[in-house]
Amino acid sequence: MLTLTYLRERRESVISALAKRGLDATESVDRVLALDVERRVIQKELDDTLAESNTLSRQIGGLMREGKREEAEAVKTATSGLKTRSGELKEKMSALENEVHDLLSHLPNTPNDLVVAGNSDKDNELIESWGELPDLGNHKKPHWDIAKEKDLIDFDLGAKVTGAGFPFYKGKGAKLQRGLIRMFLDKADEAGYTEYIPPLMINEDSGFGTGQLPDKEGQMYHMKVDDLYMIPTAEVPLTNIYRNTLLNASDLPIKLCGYTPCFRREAGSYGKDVRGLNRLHQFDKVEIVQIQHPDKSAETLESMVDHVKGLLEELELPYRVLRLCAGDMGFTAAITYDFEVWSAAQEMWLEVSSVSGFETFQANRLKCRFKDAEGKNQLVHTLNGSALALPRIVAALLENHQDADGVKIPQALVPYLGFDRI
RNA sequence: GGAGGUGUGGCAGAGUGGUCGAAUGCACCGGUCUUGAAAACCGACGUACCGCAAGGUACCGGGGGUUCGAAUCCCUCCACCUCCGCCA
Repeated sequence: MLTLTYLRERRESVISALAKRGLDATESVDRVLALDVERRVIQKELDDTLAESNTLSRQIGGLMREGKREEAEAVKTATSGLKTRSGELKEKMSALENEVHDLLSHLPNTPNDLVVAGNSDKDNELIESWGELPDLGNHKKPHWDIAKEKDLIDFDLGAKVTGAGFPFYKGKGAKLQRGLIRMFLDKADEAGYTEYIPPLMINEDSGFGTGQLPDKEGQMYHMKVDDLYMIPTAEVPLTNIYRNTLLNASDLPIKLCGYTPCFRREAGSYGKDVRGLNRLHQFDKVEIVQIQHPDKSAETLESMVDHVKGLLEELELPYRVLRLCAGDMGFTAAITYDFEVWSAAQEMWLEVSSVSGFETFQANRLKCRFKDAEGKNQLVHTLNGSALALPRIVAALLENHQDADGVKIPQALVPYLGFDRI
């Protein structure tokens, strides 16, 4: 959520930054600013009314102590008008505050200066490519065929027990999942991230904190009986650890990681996008999160991007890095680098990681601040990235490393599996 | 799930209707003293909003209520503790 102060001071630049997303925010922004002016007028009046009322109350207290009951009663009657007045003003205040909050919480983050304008993935910038696209010759099976032949993943069984998009992993397929998770966690650990095993359900406040609510309400599974949401990513519980906290500058950076299953309703998806492992309702992911000093957030983003590159290179998967254009970024992001790996049989790029900087957007929702060098409280910057999401990695591993009679496991992964071929 | 209890500033802990945003101790920060440190002493020491400022307002788990006035009384929700029940 953008801060009111920022909006007040930088009206033009907020509007032009949001225009890069293809959003004309002029009306909302001006409405917020107008309501804010109104709010301050009301607040002044309310504060004055309450101040007067407090003064009279103290007088009554004094008179009561001195036993001057009648005088006290007289002052009491004088306060009744103030009371109704402050009641009205309070109501107006909270109505104004609610409307401002509502408008603000529906405005997406302003894109970073590095981010280009654009409406769709066509406008994303290719930043870097790594690895050679494999020539599979006549062994070119899509991963769902390999998974079936080798009995690694059972989609039908998942559909029977739960529904489409909830596969079972079996035998070497299950071991592959476990091995990848361990490898990713070990790498995060080596890079200084503290591992957490977070809750898989979160409450409404947490959903708001990282920006899933109210914007992406329909994307999460909602347990209505207990009013809890299944996490769509470990980002939510991990980042919300620091909701409503005041940190010291020396606490920064805070580096967290965690493996969790992730749950997404993916309403409206269809066709080849959801074939096999391409898009699931439940999938496994290792997430890295950093809470950082604003001055260091750019270099931190770089380091997180480098971390993900390292993982993909160890897995010997050709990838490319895209800097998303403003219109393709998520609601909360100021800047996002997407990683895509080549799926050699499907002959398409699959998104396997998204590394984002949120600047103060989440921090403002979370109320996560730190005491800066001057002792003033300042919002932190939050960043996160997938390192990595499993299903599409598995898809690419199976497809890219296949040969005549199976799949070769990349060297770096062998110690985690105990076998080098599937 | 049932019964009872607790929830105050970074921590500990007073305060049970009226100058209480809140005693006191510890911690932290600044200073005096010291070659340096410790001790001792002095001072500062929550957050948010409004205001150029002086200052004002709100906040004692969250929300609501009673009252001229609430940390203090009432309702409700949440968290934690104890006992009972159930259970991986």
